[in-house]
Amino acid sequence: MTAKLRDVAEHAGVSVRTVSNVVNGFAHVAPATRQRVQASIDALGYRPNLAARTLRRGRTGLLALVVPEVDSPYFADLAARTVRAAQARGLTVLVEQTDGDADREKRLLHGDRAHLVDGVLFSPWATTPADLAARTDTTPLVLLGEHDGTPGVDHVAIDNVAAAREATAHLLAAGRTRVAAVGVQPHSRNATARQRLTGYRAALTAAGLPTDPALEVPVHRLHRADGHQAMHTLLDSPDPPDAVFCFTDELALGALRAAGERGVPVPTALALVGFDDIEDGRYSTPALTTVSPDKDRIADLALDHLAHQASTPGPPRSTTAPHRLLVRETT
Amino acid sequence: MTAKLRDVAEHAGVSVRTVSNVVNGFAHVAPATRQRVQASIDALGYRPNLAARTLRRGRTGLLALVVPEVDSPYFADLAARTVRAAQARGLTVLVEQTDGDADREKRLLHGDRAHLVDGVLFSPWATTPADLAARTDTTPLVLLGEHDGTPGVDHVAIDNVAAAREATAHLLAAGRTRVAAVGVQPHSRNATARQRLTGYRAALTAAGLPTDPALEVPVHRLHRADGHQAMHTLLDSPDPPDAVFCFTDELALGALRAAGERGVPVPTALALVGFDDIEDGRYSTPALTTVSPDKDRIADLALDHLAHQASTPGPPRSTTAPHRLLVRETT
DNA sequence: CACGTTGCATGCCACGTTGCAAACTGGGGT
DNA sequence: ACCCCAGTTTGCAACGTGGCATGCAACGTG
Repeated sequence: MTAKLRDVAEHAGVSVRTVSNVVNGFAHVAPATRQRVQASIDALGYRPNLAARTLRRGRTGLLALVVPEVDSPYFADLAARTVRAAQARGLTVLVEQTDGDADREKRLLHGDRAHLVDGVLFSPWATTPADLAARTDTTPLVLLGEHDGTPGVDHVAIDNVAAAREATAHLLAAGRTRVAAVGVQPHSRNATARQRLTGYRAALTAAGLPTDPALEVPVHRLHRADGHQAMHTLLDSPDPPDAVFCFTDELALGALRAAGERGVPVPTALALVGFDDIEDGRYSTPALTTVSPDKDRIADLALDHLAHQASTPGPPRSTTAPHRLLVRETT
Repeated sequence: MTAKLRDVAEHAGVSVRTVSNVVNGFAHVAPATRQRVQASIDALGYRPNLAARTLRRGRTGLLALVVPEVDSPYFADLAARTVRAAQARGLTVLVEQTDGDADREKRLLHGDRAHLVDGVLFSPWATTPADLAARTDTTPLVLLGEHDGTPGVDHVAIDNVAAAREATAHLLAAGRTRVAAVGVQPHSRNATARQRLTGYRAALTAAGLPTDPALEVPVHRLHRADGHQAMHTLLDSPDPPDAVFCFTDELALGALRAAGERGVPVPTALALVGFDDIEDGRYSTPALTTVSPDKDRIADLALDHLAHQASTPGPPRSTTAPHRLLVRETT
């Protein structure tokens, strides 16, 4: 058993309470006492028992960040930034991975980690507005990423519709006429994909072009392999596109690889835009044009929301983080 | 305040202890009682207070995974696999990020999270054997990745020297004669880089080739930007290499991009081998030849070690996970 | 019918910490 | 000599849970 407050108190010849005061840096402790207690702490290698402290204080200093997958570059990046932002506020982040599993999401949403974390940053994949409405757990919650019809839940996201519209418009402005969209998720509740599709269509419509179902390619997940396969499918079609808007950079990188395999030169014969601004896209050949969400801002805003919920009860708030189009070599 | 055991007990008209028995699935509870209590639990939305439970039980079910950076693809991948492996064992992983900061590593090593986690999986960057020797915290610890001179600490890694030798030998076997190594870390304590350098040199020596300091390129970190810059430096040199062994895939992808910028065809004029087998390398053009460590095995072995430490006291153990060379298009 | 057994339910306590309020100390003013 | 006050230190209680030991009732057995 490791040393506890009482052991330190006995060793230093003071009360338990005084040791606690020293540990917590309270003001009114005589310098001599403080020094003596500190010496005992060091001698015994005392470490506060965080479980006991939490039980007493009612707060843990822990946040959960719930994402579909930690190894997807976008979420890895977001996680890293969130961890850093939280560190700056003296908080620790518990990264939780759902693998897009609806049950696991539901369990986490409904308080599987209740009392273990002070707040939850939730990046939903399969969660529906109904799931959210049915939530009874009182742990502060902030939704990351788009989710339509959010009922009474705090929420931070970029404007996906606008971003997708800009990306598509960028392709159209370069004179492309057959612009495909890769990343449609027909059987998924995922709202992000739906919103990006909306923006894509809006851009086409604004340019006076028809939407063509053959150019809206569904995928299972949003990974490189899916983009790779989707691009091969598109290139196999009788009337292949001259530009592709991919809903994630990973899809785009898979598509880029597929174009290379088929000898289709990018960006001349085929222009490509991704979404997320992951680092791989900066070093691919050619480098990927992409929509860059301000991830630092997203992380920071999300933490703001949590802090605000903890201190000030009030109606749920929604915040939009900025994004911008980074034009690189694929367009 | 959310419901606690006592509230449920009053609601169901039973004792606190009986509710606890129901919550924990104890055997001797009458079906009728169990049902009634369960109904009260649902009605009140009771969630066990994990802090109190931890305090009482002495275990948290949490593990810490300490890595330099979550957003580096290798560590993101490892983290994802570790989280899944832990989930399968009913454990939760707390991902901790040090940014390679020696102080933060030291603090975590010395029990900053004591009592909050049952064990620590530690992937050191700046930690020295002396730091490890000075450790007083008693939380079970497993070192991930190579670390030389580990004194009395459990340890899981691949054979970096052998892997680096194989990678280099592969380049030499293809007839390359000027093989550079990118990823040397002269001012760092990092043991992994050192071991890969050792393997690289061993392969050269075994092939009867001299080691050339001009071909051993130091880098600051192991990212794409570093590999990119290192490759440009190499190509600027009077006698550029015809092959490069990069100590990580990220370095290799940066180098690949640089080669492309300079119009150096890969693999004809320049062969390239990376290390880590991250997903980007499978979809780059050309696809990256790399050393693939068995990350699932690493995660699993590490958890085995922790479980073993918790149950059976004994001398520290070292385990080596397998790796293999994946030959793709850059060689 | 008494007794042991089994199945079920309960009370008490401690896990290690901190909030609260009270208690002590010594120095300076009256 | 007394009191007061600011500066220190302390004891007590409680946070919510689970281990332990035991109470209690009903049942089956000799």
